[in-house]
Amino acid sequence: MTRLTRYLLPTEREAPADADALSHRLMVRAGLIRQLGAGLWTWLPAGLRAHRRAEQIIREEMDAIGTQEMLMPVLQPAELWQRSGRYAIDELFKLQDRRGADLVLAMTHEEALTSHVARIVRSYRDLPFMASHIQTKERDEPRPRAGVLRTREFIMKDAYSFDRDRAGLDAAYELQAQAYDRIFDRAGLEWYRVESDVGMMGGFGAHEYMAPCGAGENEVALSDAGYAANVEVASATAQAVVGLPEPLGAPQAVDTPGARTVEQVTTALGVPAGALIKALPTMVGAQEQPLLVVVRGDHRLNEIKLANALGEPARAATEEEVVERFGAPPGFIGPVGGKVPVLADDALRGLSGMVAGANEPDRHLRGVEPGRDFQPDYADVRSVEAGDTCPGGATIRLEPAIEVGNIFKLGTRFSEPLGATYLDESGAEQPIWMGCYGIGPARIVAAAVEQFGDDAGISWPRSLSPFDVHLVTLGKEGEDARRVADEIYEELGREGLDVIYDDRDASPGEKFADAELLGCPLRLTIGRKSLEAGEVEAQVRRGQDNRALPLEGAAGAAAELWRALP
RNA sequence: CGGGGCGUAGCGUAGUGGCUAGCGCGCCAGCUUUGGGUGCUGGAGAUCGGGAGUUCGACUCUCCCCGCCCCGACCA
Repeated sequence: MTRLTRYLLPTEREAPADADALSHRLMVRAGLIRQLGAGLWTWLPAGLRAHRRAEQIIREEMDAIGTQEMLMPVLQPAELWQRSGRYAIDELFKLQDRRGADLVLAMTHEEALTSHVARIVRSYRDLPFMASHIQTKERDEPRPRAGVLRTREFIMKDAYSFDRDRAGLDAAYELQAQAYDRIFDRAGLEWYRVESDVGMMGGFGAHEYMAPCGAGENEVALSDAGYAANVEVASATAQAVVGLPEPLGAPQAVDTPGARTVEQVTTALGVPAGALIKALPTMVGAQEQPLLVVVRGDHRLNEIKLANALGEPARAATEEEVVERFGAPPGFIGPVGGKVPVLADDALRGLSGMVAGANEPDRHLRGVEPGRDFQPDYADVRSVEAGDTCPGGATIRLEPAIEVGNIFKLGTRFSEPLGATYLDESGAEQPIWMGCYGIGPARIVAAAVEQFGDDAGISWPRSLSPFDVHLVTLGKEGEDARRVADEIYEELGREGLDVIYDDRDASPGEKFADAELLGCPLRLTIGRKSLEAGEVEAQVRRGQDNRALPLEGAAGAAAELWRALP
């Protein structure tokens, strides 16, 4: 019997002063987690139960698509990471054993599993397969934050697929994506699968699963038409510029003394920010080639999209570089008659009457027309904004979100350096094609707290709640309300429900407040008042909706009610 | 890594170069109350983050260190 009088559930009336994020505040207050250090969290019994439920959903859905669960060590030889080329990553914890051998604490398990697979798989007959584990990850995060949303140690389900070719990888990826969809549905979250940047890892495609919530550290672009993308890669049609000046036959120089910023120029010339061509002097790639990137004055450059468009990283030019390589002081650089090639954002196509830097101090040009006055390459390199439209015509909105999972087509990124190959039908050695698939159960739990929490506390989805039913008795030892509650506890168990039983000798208000804080989907109350009426009071946490159940058969009725909850 | 902030009892906080560091919640005991954090009385609980220094005297001032939080950068 899980009695609150014997259960380690240290609820707090007030959140720690330094807690900011809703999930951080509520999870600490509800007695689910306690902090041990920066980014280091202990899961107390009730918190662990929620975590385990998230894990179990993941485990079942992985199993359903034939992903085989195993377990690999966190402590690993450095040599594997040196071979894969990831040893230099700052986030990787590095240490030595007593003999001075270099070891690492794994941040994921590509190296470990791929090195096993390299020794196990010989033939195309051994492929394909998928394997996963649920194991601790260690990352030396520069800035842990928001309770368990970003920590230095956390548990992750990481799965890996091994196929003989690109087509096999694509199929495995699709299978995993479907399993992921089911996992987040079952977890009861609002979630989106968004295209994501493949980042420095290269790869052949990637998606992130994003759960919108206030404490999210990513931003997703969403539309009612179903568009969903990380702002890092999102693409949309810009809103038209209101108040664009009339076109001119040719650019006209105007004096703009000291007007270096968009704001100063718009004020000086009385035009909207969208009428400006904002010049962003850029140095591209290892060769540091100068490139003038231009975007609309009211738009922001997206550095990730720029790097993707260029095929290599780029950075902003320093002031000295601007003067030396671009030929004018910062603030007066423009695409017309400049010294360097121009890359224009797609949103500048077809605009006229624009204002741009004149490439000489204290002067701008009016009536500039891309395509007529300068000949840029075009690319989509700006960040989308709320109010833009996506291809379906629906309006984009931006929401903060937490990444709860990601899936990634690795290709041969790890199989080649670690020698994971197979022999094909013709006896030729081929690299294995891999995919990796990660989910953080702690983030699922925290995202649920974020999405459904209210002033009173947590409001769990049925599938994640530490307990199914919070049973409150208002009777003391020896009273009827206590005896009946004891019986109903047993009956609820026979209905297959997990029950937390508040048998404390506390006031009703205190018990109700704690129940709402802990947030189990259904609360049952048994007190003298309800007993005299022949009833048990049921309260649905989501919406705090009260109703009375007949005492006779109350457990069965409660179970039925519970099964209908979200 | 850059910027900002904070460390006083389990949680939230007040405090002043000077006498036993105060309050609320929580905790313990007794009584009281019993359908929304009940009331009363009594009590326990603090190396004031650590070290060094200034001073007759430091929780308070100075320096160093440690820890934690937030913003940004970063982030498979």
